Amino acid sequence: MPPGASRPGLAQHGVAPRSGPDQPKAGRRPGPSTTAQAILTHARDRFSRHGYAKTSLRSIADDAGVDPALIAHFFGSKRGLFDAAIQVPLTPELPAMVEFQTSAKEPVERLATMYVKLWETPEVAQALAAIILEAAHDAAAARAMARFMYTWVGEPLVRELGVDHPELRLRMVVGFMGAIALQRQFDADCMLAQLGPDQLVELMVPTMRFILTSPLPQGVP
Amino acid sequence: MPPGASRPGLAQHGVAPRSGPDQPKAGRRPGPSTTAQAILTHARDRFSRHGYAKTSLRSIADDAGVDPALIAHFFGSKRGLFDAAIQVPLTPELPAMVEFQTSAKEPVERLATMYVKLWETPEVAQALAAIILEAAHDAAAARAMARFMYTWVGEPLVRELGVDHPELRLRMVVGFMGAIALQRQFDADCMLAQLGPDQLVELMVPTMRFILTSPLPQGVP
DNA sequence: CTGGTAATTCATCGAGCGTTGAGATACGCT
DNA sequence: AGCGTATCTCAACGCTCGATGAATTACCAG
Repeated sequence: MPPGASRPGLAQHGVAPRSGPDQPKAGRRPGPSTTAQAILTHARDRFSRHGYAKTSLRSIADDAGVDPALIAHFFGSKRGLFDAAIQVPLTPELPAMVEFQTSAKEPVERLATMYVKLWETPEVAQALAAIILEAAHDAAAARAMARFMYTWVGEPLVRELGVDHPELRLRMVVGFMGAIALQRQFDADCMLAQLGPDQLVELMVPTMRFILTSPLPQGVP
Repeated sequence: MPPGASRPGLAQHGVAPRSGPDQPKAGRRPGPSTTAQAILTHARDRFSRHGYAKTSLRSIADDAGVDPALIAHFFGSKRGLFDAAIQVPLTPELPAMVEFQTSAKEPVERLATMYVKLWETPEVAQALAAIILEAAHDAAAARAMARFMYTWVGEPLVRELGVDHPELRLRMVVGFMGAIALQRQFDADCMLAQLGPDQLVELMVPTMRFILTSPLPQGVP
């Protein structure tokens, strides 16, 4: 990207006009510092679109309009920045979790609603996408994510539904949900991405219910 | 992985004992050369497990027991090697495609059988995994893969089934199938991976049929 | 036997990476 | 006003990567 050109569709965090004839000087900038937040925002954007390995700290720093050394100063290392960038979901996750526990809806619809709502928040969606992208080529991360899904989502749901073959059903339904979310995230032009949240829930619930409750063939152990 | 342990399921291509006290000399080795094949094999392994960016040509060359410069000599560049490594599927794909066209089975079961059979061949599975991994962070590749799926798999199937909302249904069913295959590929210990091909087909078919044929909610356009 | 071609290693280049330390500037407390 | 601290730029290090070109050895057709 040519210097000075601004990539479209991205928050203008911290890339303050830097106007006037004065070229960038060293030292602290005037006014309150939003730099750490700006770095986090652009890091999430890069990590979620290109993955960890293909994203350079220099590109993030360029996006945020700061020096690469600031990343080390705020987050210690590239890994530290990644960890901070994907730590976001846990905060907005809580309201959805609360609703998941207290809502009066039928269990499967509750799960679908919570899930779609999670992906509705852009930062959370980017963080989840980055996590999945990384889990895709790191076996340990993948196993950890699977265990998380099983413990936090599957265990209560399956227990409430009381079905057989919980792990098999859970892996199928989680795969189905993840595939839909990823297609919406990475192919914004596809038909799935043009559905609203409510339509999406309506579309997903029947299949999820089928996967979770329909009788399995005899062959499976 | 502990050193000295041999990773399972990998051909011992080209990493010939290189026995004797003679250290590696320059110049052509005696006997017929299997080096290009060895490089391809180990490239598929690395690319499918760690993705394109995280895989270095030096690591592939080490696995194959050759000098990194040989990769440039045989395949031109890293991209050339990747392209060659994922070009494999098209050859073994043909028998499955033929069976797909001529088998007397019901359409959905035919699709599932063909798909599972594709992933049964290790090289094809690695190539497909590498493609999907790369498509995950390259929007152009993802779009191309989606179009491929739609043209080669979805179009005939949907036409034969004659259902409404073909793109929506196709994206859901392809996502479902992909999610199952990827979980089998990347988490060999999970329950899905311990199912045999026939059991897997039996498990997948009902959900696939449900996705492809069950009536959709009114809301969707 | 001989000459050309293919296969292989080696040494090395330039670029980009993450990271570091030093110095400059602004902020906030007393 | 002044001092400590937080923020920020700059220059540069060491490393790894993909790629290149020359030198060396084996194969093969005549």
